[in-house]
Formats: sequence, C-alpha cells, structure tokens
Amino acid sequence: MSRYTAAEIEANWQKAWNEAGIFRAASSSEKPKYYVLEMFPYPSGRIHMGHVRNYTMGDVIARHKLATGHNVLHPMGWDAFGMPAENAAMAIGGHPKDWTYANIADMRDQMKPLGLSIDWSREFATCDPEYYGQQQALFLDMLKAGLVYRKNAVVNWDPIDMTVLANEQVIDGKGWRSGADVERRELTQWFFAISDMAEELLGALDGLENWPAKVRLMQENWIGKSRGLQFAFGLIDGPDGHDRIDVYTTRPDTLMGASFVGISPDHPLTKHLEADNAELAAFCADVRKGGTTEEALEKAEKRGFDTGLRVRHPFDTAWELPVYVANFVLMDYGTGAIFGCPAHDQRDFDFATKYELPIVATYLPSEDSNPELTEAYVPTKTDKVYYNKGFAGDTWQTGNQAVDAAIDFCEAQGVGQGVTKYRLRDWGLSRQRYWGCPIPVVHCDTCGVVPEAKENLPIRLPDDVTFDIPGNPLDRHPTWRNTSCPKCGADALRETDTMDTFVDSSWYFARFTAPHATTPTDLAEAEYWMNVDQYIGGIEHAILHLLYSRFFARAMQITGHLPKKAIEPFNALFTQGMVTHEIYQTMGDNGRPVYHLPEDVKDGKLTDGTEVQIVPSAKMSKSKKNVVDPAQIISAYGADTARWFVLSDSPPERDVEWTAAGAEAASKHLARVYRIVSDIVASNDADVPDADEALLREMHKAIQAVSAGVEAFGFNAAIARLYAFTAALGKSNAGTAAKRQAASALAQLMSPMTPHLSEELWSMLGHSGLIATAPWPVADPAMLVDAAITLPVQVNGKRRAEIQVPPDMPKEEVEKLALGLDAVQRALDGGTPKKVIVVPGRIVNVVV
RNA sequence: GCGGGCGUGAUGGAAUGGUAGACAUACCAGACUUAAAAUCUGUUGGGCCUUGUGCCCGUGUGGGUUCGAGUCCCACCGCCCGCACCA
Repeated sequence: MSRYTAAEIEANWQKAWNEAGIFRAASSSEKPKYYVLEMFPYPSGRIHMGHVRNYTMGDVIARHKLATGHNVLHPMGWDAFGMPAENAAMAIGGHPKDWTYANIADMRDQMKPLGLSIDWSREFATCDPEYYGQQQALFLDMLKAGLVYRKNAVVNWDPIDMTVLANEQVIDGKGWRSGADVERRELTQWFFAISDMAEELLGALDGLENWPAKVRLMQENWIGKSRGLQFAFGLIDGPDGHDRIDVYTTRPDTLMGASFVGISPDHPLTKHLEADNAELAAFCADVRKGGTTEEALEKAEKRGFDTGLRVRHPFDTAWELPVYVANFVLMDYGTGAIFGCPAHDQRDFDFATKYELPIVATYLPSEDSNPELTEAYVPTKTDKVYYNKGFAGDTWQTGNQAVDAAIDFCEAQGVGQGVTKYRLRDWGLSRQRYWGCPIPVVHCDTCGVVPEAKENLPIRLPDDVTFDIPGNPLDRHPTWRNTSCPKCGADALRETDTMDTFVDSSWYFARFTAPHATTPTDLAEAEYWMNVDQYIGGIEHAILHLLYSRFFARAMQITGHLPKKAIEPFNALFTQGMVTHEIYQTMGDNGRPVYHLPEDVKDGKLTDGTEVQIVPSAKMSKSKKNVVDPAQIISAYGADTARWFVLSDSPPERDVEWTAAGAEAASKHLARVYRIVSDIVASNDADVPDADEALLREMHKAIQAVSAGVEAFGFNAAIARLYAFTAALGKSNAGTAAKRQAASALAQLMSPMTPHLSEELWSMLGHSGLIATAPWPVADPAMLVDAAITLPVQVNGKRRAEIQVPPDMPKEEVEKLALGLDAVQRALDGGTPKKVIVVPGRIVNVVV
C-alpha cells in the first residue's frame, strides 16, 4: 500500500495548479468577484509562523470562494521600505536596496512551498520605482486638493548623533546608539489633513458591520470626539498681549472645583515668560527631555512651575487661581491649557497634593459622605451622585447630562461656548531617512515650496549613498539634491525627507487591482475589484494602518483615483492572533538569561544534558529564540501539516501556541486520512443500507458544519468536526459506494486547509479535474434532521435527567413527559412546580 | 497613565443566555508485535458513599440580573495589544 509522502504530493500539485493557471485573476468573468487580502509582509528575510497562519487563513477563504463559484483575487506584495534595511546597512554594510530585494527573493522562495492560491503575476514591492512613483503622483494630487500641508511638529532629537530618532529608537528617554538624553525639537514637516475628516471617519464606522466591534470601538476612541466648553480665565496683570488664558474642558460641570490653571511648556504664554525668566526656561528645557510618545508623557512624573500669575474664576471674580506651567499639558490637544480639578481627577489630585493646592469637591457619592478626600473621587457607573457645589442648583448627575447642562448654563451666562473637538491629530508623514518614498517637491529661493512636475516622476532614490555616519544620506548627497525649479527653472533644492512607510501601505490594496497601470490605479479595474471583501491581519494594526487606509480611500476618491464605492475599502476585517512558543532559557555567567532554540531542546534538556528553564509561551521573537522556522517544518512534515496545525489548535482571533507535539499530531492525522481513503479505494464492499444511510447523514452534517465554520472564521471548530467525520468514516461498515462518496466529501471539505493532500485523494478516488475548482459540496437539509433529539431536563436550573423526543413534539407533551420522570419527581421532593419552561429543541426547566 | 481585548481540566481549546469540558494533546490501561515503533480500542475536572439514570463542588476573584450565566451588568486581580517616527 502506498504511503503519504507530503513532499512529493505537494510539489506535483503545485505544478498542476501553475500549469492550469487557476489562481490568475481576470476582471472579465461572469462569476461574482471576491477580493481576499492578507496584510502584506515586511521583507525581514525569513517568513515566520505568524505569516504562515495569516496567509493560510486567507488561503482557506480564497480557496473556499473559488470552490463556491467566485472570481477570486488573492494577491501578494511586499511592504518594503523601512528602518530595518537602513539598520542592516549600518550594521553589516551593503545597500538597503540589495538587502531588501534579496530578502524578498528569499521570502518568496519560503512562501511558495505553502501552496497558497496567490496570483503572483500581481506581485510588487513598495520600493519598486513603478510603485513609489505612482505614490508620488498621488501625493501631488493630494497636495493640489489641499489634503497635504506643512507645519511645525515635535520630533525626538538625538543631540550627540545630531539626528531625528524614531520612537522605537528612544529607550528610557535615551538615544539607542548614542545613549544621550533625547530632546523634543520642532521641525517643519509635511502633514496629511486627516483631522478634517474626523467626523466622516467616525460616522462611517457604523457601516462597517463586518469589522470586529473592538476595532471600531478603538478607532472611535482614537478619533475621540468630545463635546466640551471653551472659555477663558481672565489673567490678572498678564504680560503684554496676554490678558486671558483660553481653556477647553470636557468637564465644565466640575468648574466649581477648579484649583489651578495649567499651561503647556509650548504654550505662547510660556514662551513669552520664558524669555526673561531663566528659572522657567531651565524648567521647560528639562521637561522637554525625553521621547515624544504619549505614553512617555503620561507616565512622566507630574511637574509644575508656578508662574506667579493669577487668573480670576469666571463665576466669582474674587476667586483667584494660580497659573502653573505643567509638563502633562499637551499643546496638541485643545488650547494647550487646562483647569485642574483635583477632587475628581487623580492626576490633578496628585499635582494639587504636591504643590499644596486646595481640593474642592463638587459632588460626592452621598449627601453625608466626607468631603475630605484622600484620593480623587471618580464615580463608578453605579454610583449615585450628590452635588454639593454645582453652580446651577444641585440637580445634575455626572456624565453627558451634567456636561450639557453646564455648557447651557455657561453659554446663558456668557461664559464660553460649547465646542466639539477631536483627539485625532493630522498625520505627519515626513521622515528624515533614506529608505522611503521621496517627497516629490523642490525648494526654490524665488517660488518657495514647489510640487515636482508629474512628467519628472518617479523621483528615484539615488543608489550611491553610505550609512557610515548617522543622519539622512539624502541630505549629505553631493548632487542628488540639486535640481531646477519646475516653475521658474532656476536652481533649486529637492526635499530630502521621505514618506512615512504607513503611506506605502495605505493604498497598496487599490494598486493590486491594476498593478501595472501607468497611473496610480485603473478606474475600471478598481470599479470591478474593489472593495476588498475580506481583509485579514494582526490586531496591532487596529488603529493606525486601518485608519490611514480609510483616509486614503477617501483622498483617492477626491483625487479621482478610486470610485465612490471604495470609500470604505475593506468590507470585512478579521484580526488574527499571534503564534507563540515556550521560551527555553539557562542562566548565563553574567546573570542574564541565555535563550535556546526549540530545535536544540529535547525533553527539557540541551544536547549536553543541561536542564533548561521553561518560560510560558510568548510571541515568537528572534531575541527570545522561541521561533520555529516554517521552512524546517515544511521539509519535516509538509506544508499541509503546517497549514492544518496553525488552523486547528486555537480560534483564529486568539494566539496559538506552536508545539512540536501538535505538529506531530497534525501530521499523523493527515497520514490517517490518506490511509483510510487508500483502503476505501482498494475495497469492493456491497451496499449496507442502514450503515450507508448513517454514514451519509454524518457526511451531510459535516458538510453543513464545516461550511459554516469556514465561512465564519471558525477554522478550529471546522477542523474538530473533520476529525469526528474522519473517525466516523474510518469506523463505518458502510458499503464502498457510500464510503467513496463520503471520502470525496471529506477531501473537498479539507481542501481549503490541506489543498495538496485533498487533490491527491480526489485523484485517488477517480475524480477528473482539480478539486480546487470542483464545486463545493452542499448539505441536503433532509439529511440533517434526526428522528429523535435529546432534551436535558432541569429542576431549578440543575440537570436531573434527559428525555428522547421527536423534534416536533408539542410543548405540552414534552412538559408532561418531563414531569413524569422519576428523577424529576425525586428532585421535586413532593413540591409542586411553579412553572415549566420548555425551550423547543433545547431544554426543559422545572421551576419549584 | 490612557484606550481595547483576554482569563474554562495536566495542556491547546469547545459551548446562538439552555446538558460546561466537543475535538486534540498528554497520561494510564488494553489489542497487535519476539520486542520496539507505527496502528487500533478504552479511561481520565475535583470530591463524597449509600456505586445510583446518585449527590455536592467547579469556567481568575467578589457581587448582581435571569427560570437558567463560561456567556449579560458592576467592581477588582492578572496577562496581552495599541498609544500617532517599529512594521
């Protein structure tokens, strides 16, 4: 008997698919289109199990859609610009371009053995001039449409390396290479005007029904629409030109609890005062140290500097409040000034305690509660709130109702206006780095900032650059910068900033619909293929990448590069979990752990017998060495085993732990299926009506359950069902004809997950043509209904018995039957049932 | 710090508000074998004794809603993701 040899089978069928060209997508088709896309990879050099999981899930969807009569687009590309290429050039020499393209070639070679149903004819990398040139054209159109502008923005500045750092390069407030204290510094940067679309991006979330609710909620919170009060504190004896401090607050209902006013170190008033106050200048310089991330700012110790200035409370001119420059007040949000209400905000409470400022409660959980607070009182959702110092009576509650009432009251009193604001900031796209898409503008002494002419695109990156010193090589390139002004023809300088790599990934999905077009998109192709019907990727992209892509879809519609239907580019989104692995470590001489690759550990020991410490599973990462190389798994077990395992053990949205035992089990199961089907093919048993019927019923139930699982991203549940169906088939004593029918269905149901094995089985069972394009089996509803069902019978919610009843038995009869049971009578213990709840097909509950 | 998510046997996990632990792993027992591997079969949440179609407990902790809660609500604990220049 022949054995299951994955390597041979997989190579053969991949060749057959290629020759048949079944994965090439053409926009001319009578079938309904289906566009399935996985977030494209960064070409780091090696594919990892996370990629295998992501692309296998997409492949299951793509293959299922192909089998259900769709015209499927399933492309692949490379998110190829970014810092690691420059880091590699710095660390090991060479050129980012060579490094990147070599990595792409390697990763493509590692990916192809997985047998993914990808249309490789559409492949591109974002660092191809054919791609980034179109991106430059897009940028120019957006510039023309007023969607791009320049303004100052704060960056991380390394004062020793004299270079801008990415947040990732700032470690504990210090530069990663120089170790210098990082400073926040302003630079003029290009911005996309995404905040103008805040309301639109927020409102349209409601229509994204096939996105996870958590992603919509995260985007909603990120956009951060708030209604609040904008008003002014009158400044007493302020310096020239400063007679008030404008404040925006979302909590005007706590205005009577105000205890101080805080202004940002970057506030105009601060800058004014700083000029002739050395002490304040030193304070500001000090708080400007450290990185720019919101996390760093929020976690930093709250510090303030008393300016000595005082403001008047708007409702009581005799009430004066001190003005502090405070490091936790952001210039980017609101007006760059806040009022502090220590009683109801823990941050303000800490600040007030530190600087001995009054703490005035405006509301409390009850009338008699003690207003001497030891921490800020922030009502929980269930607290009833009593006002003791509201300013328009004591009838308000907290929440929106109180905020609205406070705004109305303030407006009536002529103190400020209700204002809607968004947390969403404009998207700074300038990067002071080489390996990115050049921003296509020139700086001309006469004409200022001038867009490049489209006929000069693509503005190509120069190849002759070095990375031996920090900073942007474009900036110090001897000739690249020198150009002429597209407007007046005079000598001019190129912009040397390149674009954020998020720009590259914000429209690649549109480019896949016409990857070779000489414009960013081909409208007819986009009209046919858009939207992406199913997008799949990691939850880590829930906010930025997806929000930026939604913005770009709108921008591309405004600039005429996408049809109206593509305003929301992703019809359905699925966020998959990570692949994790245990970490194996021993203690090194320096007291730090030394990590070991899983392949070097057997039964908890290294090859030399040293025991390793096992740390619970975490995301696979090179630094912890808890990685498994997909290429090794494929050569050991085959691609189908790798695919089967990453789908089988966990729900797709959750993390899956890679275990050698799990891979082994997957491999054994596929061999078992192969053996069972081989035996069936070799058999010649007569029909056995009862057994045949039972097996075919199992088959239809499996078709039903697996189809539902595949469609609803319940891959693990679908696979569990396939295990059960395989067992039923293996044990069945049905005749050969019924078994062949069931085996054919099994092969088809497995085909999205294990496409190679399924093709082999399909061919063994005597079918002609490819299983990949064979019509998906359909369950016969009549075969799904059983003659009798089992109903659990509960007494007061505890299961006491079960009864077998026909599925359509009337409620009254079920009730009578249940009450007649010995077990129920015993549990009733002579009591009379108050009521009996019968949920048809589900349960009976007798309530005493 | 802020926003979001998750938490179920020894392990991964299953369960439209309706029999908690499907399916798989591991363990144990059995069959086959000279033996091992492979394969096949069976058992396995904890406890009780009266061994029954038995009873009690059990889904991070504490409360609540409901005839009924792993599932919904509130509070807390732990872990994970994101925080705008990582991709």
